[in-house]
Amino acid sequence: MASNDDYLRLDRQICFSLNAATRAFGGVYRTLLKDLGLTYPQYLVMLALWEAPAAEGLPVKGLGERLRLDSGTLSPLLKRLEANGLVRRERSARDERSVTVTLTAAGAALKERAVTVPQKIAQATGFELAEIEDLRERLNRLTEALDGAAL
Amino acid sequence: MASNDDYLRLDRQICFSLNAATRAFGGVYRTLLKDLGLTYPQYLVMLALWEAPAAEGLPVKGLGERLRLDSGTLSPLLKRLEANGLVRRERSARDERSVTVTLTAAGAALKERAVTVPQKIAQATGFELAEIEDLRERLNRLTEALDGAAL
DNA sequence: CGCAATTCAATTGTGCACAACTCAATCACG
DNA sequence: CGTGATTGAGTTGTGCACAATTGAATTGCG
Repeated sequence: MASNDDYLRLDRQICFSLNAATRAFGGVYRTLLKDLGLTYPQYLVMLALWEAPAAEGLPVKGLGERLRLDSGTLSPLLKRLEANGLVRRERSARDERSVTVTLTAAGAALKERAVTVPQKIAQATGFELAEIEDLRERLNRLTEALDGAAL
Repeated sequence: MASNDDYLRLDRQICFSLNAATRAFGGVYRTLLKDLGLTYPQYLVMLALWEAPAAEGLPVKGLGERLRLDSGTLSPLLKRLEANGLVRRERSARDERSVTVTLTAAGAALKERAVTVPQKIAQATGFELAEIEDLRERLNRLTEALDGAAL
């Protein structure tokens, strides 16, 4: 039977494995995205914008919900993207509290150079697509459980 | 058949799910560890020290290898732990380049209050132990593949 | 032995995560 | 309509991740 000490053992910590995998991914993304001049969180923002109906853009709040990022992370990140000429930030006319983020031509064009990234990532994992899907499903379920956990 | 656009779709990104799960875990750990006055990376360091042969301590390098953390992360983290009275840092007599990290009495005592953390975490996931083990194995395999990926 | 290469910890600088807070715009309710 | 609550973005401060560099100690090789 497992003792308390066993539970504390480093190599049993699921979160440690999760962190390690996240950081390993980080390294691969860093390499792949260096050419595009993006960090991984910046890439996520670009993904969301590339998916959005062109020319309409997304409010900062919408980006935050989609990417699970708050304004403390997004505000400076978006400023850097703007400084690099990939997005524009404008106060919404309808609601002056809201800021709409829109792709510039350069930002939209970058998509062409990004389309190969996911395949390269999938390849680097050494996993079959179905296995990746399965893992993704488990992780999403895990996240949901953790978010809803009563502590 | 999946198109390039499909591959780019946010909800298909395994890494996004991984990040989300990592951050969800972070929130749960933050809550659980607040009482102990530890952050999650600090908790990992303490786990490693609690596991080590008592009174001997571990070199910074050993901690880094075990936890996948480099000196840029560990040095300030260990200073904070030392400032909080949980560890001591001493230059090794045998090799003056090396710094040995040892638990203080307070650091060793903290283990008693930490033993319940892993069970609470396991409970918060809503997963069976076997399922956690399975996920951990997959993640470790993933990390290994990513670390070894030729880009 | 003597010196170049390596090792180890620390530091610097950039970017992200998150909590706590500010401030203005908007909303809701009496 | 007015006022108190809420919302949205931004800022500040702390801590972590990582790249690049420094400097001292050690190792290895001729």
